[in-house]
Amino acid sequence: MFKRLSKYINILIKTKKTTIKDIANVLNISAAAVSKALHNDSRISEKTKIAVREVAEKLNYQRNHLASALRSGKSYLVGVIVPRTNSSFFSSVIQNIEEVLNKKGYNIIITQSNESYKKECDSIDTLLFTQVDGIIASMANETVDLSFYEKIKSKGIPLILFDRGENDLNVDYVGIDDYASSHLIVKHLAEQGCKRIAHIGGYKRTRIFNNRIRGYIDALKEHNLPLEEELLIECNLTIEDGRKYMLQLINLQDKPDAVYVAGDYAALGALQILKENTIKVPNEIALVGFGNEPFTAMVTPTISSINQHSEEIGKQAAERFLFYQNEKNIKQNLNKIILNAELIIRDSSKLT
Amino acid sequence: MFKRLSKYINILIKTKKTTIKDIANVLNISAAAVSKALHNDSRISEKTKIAVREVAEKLNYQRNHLASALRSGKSYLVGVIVPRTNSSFFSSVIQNIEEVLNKKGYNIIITQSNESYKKECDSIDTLLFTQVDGIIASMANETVDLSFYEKIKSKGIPLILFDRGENDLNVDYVGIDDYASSHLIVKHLAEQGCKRIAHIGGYKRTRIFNNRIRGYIDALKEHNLPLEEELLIECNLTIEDGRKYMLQLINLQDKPDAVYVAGDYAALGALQILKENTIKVPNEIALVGFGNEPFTAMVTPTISSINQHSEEIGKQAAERFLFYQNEKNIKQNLNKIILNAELIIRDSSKLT
DNA sequence: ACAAGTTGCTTAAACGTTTAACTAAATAAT
DNA sequence: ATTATTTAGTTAAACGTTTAAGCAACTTGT
Repeated sequence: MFKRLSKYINILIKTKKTTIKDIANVLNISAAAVSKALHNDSRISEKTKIAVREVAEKLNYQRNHLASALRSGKSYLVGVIVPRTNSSFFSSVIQNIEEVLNKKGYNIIITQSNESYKKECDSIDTLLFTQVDGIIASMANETVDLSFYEKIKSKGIPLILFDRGENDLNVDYVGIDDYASSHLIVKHLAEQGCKRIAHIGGYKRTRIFNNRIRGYIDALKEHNLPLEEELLIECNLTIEDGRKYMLQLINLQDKPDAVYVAGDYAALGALQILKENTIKVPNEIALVGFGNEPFTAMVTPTISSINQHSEEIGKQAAERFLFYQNEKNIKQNLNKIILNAELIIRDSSKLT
Repeated sequence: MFKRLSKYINILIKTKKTTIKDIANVLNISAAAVSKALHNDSRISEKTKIAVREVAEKLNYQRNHLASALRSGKSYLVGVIVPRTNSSFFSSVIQNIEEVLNKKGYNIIITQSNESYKKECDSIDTLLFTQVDGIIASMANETVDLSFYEKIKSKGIPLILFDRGENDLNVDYVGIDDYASSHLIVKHLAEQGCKRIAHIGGYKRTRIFNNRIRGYIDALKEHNLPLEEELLIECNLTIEDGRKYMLQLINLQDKPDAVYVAGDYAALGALQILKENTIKVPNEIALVGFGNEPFTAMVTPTISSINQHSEEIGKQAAERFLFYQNEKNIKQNLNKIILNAELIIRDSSKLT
């Protein structure tokens, strides 16, 4: 065996990669036996398994992922679609998905939709083309037509949604309790003595923003606070939107004494306007954001915000995917995993 | 042909995916002919090509990426390794790499090293295991041992480095002119009348930080400003480092009147300390960061910073990779593409 | 002692595509 | 008219792995 091995090591220097055939040749057994040995098949003796592993190690064998994926119909690749990666929330979700999946031998392919429906469709196409074993996605704001997502389902691979999901797709979803988060915020502001709480929110057509608005409305009622139409605004939650609508709010005859903004970027824009107009935060107007972006702790004053538990969302989404890998036929249903969110209270809402 | 086609469409409903064999059967030609037709081979008649394309469309054919990759030895996947994705610089570089490569039929697999050498090695292993056609990477701060990167080269696939590179690897590199950037900053500060310019930089062992330090030193000379040892600091450039070393600087007997910080996060920490100590920025101490992270335009005062041209870096890195795809044998040399950086002047260094 | 079961492999086909080598027919060149 | 060239394909092997089916050679049970 040693002669054979050293002979192969010499050949190896010239040739590119070691295959199971090379190992089989060294040990004078069949390639099939090697494959089984490496998969710890019960029909291979312990002695052979040890020998195979040893030679594989010596020859620096690496399984050809393409060949095994082709044969077994599994690529061990998972597609991840996010609106963008340069947000700490998505970046952290991705990192945790990767961590869980890598442990099980899966790799992830990340694509960014940039909040564009068209780019999202392209992403889905390329992921399907790459034969991913499943897709974990957070939908673009723009997306209303679900046909491309239906395409994923029709391919028979699992689809897991997180943060931005849609009930109509009837698949797994992982996210935080947006409705309860609004309650947390309103309760906190009410406890600080605020009476006129405004809400700069997202559009109702997006499920999560609808829930935040419902939560806001119901929580006002619970605390016996009036719901004023002029204090409830829907927008895209960009920095510019935050500026625009905060300006609108401070120009009201009857100003709010607190503003709950459904996104941190818009909250930042709102804060800029407040500072530019030398309105004291939080004493004149208190401010709360959503998402716990790192900059909320960096600006002056620091902005209170909701921590969305990105780590847990990433982990749970990955676990849901893995669940289906053990199932024979993938029959997905609407299955929501709702995590409790946490309100991080900072200077912008700590009344003195 | 129509009978054959409709028959196949019926079968399609039951079966999973269309293959070139299915197309071949419909048209009564060989699978090889179909393959060639789809690759626009000159030995196939125009008539056949059109027919093949038509049937492929009808049967909703999608090429099996695994099979073609296995056979042709190309996976059309490119690995991208970054220290992290939640920085606007890396996120934008990635987006531009993706844009260029998608157009040529490549997909990218993104992995994050989290600035950890160990995670970086794992990333390299999984990418090689996935049989990527090449790797585009920005090295972790920690990385000193280059053996894992040598492993990429030894596999015969191209390695392109950006931002954080190493001359010793003798591969392509795309980045900005760090040396000149320091000149831009020092010149700007000198023009504002600053006389004692400090530098909170990265560690000299990392090439880019070494260049920034060299640029700082040489630019001081050019403007006839003294180089004081106590004003030149090396660190990891985290927010905490920024705080720590700015505190050290303002406690000097002879305080600086300007601080050039080689990273935006550290610059932010530095700004926090200045504000906490009610030191007027920029009039008492002017501040310049590096990287043009979005928050530099969000904080008060806004922080001057260097725009690293992430779009261009991403595009050029992708182009370098594509260059090698047309070459027979990949023989890489040290080939640096150095882009001009741009100084964005904001409030933190605009003296009045 | 002999059927039945177990162990430890081997053989061969399959996954879907690409490609080198070949061929038959049509066309052009001498 | 004969040979050379071009055209438009075909055939078959290959990429590296997995896996169903098969088959000796043992071990058990009765």
